[in-house]
Amino acid sequence: MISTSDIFHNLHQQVRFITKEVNELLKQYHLYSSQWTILYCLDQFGPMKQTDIWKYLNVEAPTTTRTLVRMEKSNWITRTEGSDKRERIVRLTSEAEDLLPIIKESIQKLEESLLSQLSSEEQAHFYYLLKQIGVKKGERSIVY
Amino acid sequence: MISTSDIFHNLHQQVRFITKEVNELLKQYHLYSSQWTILYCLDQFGPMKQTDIWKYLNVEAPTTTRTLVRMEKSNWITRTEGSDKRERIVRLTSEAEDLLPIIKESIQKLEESLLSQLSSEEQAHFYYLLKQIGVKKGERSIVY
DNA sequence: TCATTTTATTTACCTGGGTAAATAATCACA
DNA sequence: TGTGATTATTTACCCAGGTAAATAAAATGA
Repeated sequence: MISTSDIFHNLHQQVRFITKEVNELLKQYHLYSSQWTILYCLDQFGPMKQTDIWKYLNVEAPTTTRTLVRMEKSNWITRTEGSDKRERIVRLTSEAEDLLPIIKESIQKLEESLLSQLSSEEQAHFYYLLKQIGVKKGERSIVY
Repeated sequence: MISTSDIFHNLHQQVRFITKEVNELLKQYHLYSSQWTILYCLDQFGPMKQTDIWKYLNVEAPTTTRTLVRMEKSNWITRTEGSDKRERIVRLTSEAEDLLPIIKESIQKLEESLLSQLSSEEQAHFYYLLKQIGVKKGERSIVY
């Protein structure tokens, strides 16, 4: 019988461990994990409004502002005014677009190596169980 | 087929969500999640050296120093010099000891509610799969 | 003994999560 | 049209993770 606090403690630990590994890998590109998350997002969806980004990533607006300011300084992205003058539209720089495939591949390899002990079925099951956490009694979470 | 980045993205999200919930609950005690982790630790093991704490929690020493300083200010713990004058021994205050059982119970209830969609077997399996992450090929992780 | 190395803790500074409140632009509608 | 509400972003300030380097005490060993 496993105690609930053991589960949450280990969940926390593993996430810290993973973040550390990702940051270690990204160091050579002078990037950090949450910056990478945003780059990945922009690669997937193309130019986005700041609001689109933080809503998609499920973080707060100020957190995203701060990270984007840093990324603009280090020339990963640009932020231009939208037709609605309140909005900022975020775009990858050409330098970012050039490096993206390389970084994407090395992150992919790292992630695969972190999951190498789990079969596809186990990964799917893990994903399913993970998604159930926080779902209230009576509700149902459907994983697509 | 689930992409590895989906798994890690959701892992990250869930941990943020859980931490937010715990912080929300702890707000009434003017406590924060990682302070609670330390209290829980001291409750389990009794007085500990700072080094024991950060090694057990698997975080860095400066992180622990900072949190302990805050907890000392808010009267959750004391730090006294050990016989080895480099060491600091951390103890719960009597106020902390009084409140601990109450807080422990409400955290326990929160954790159970977060896991309410998972049976004991699923929880155990989740724990097992979680532990496999980061384990290198060829190595083996044994869960006790 | 005393110089060197190791160990425990701290300081300074970085990223990245959060909240509350301030701007600034747009929208809604009387 | 113009006022009030809403929306997008920012600013200021928490907590919590990290690294690098400083300090101070203890351990080691020639």
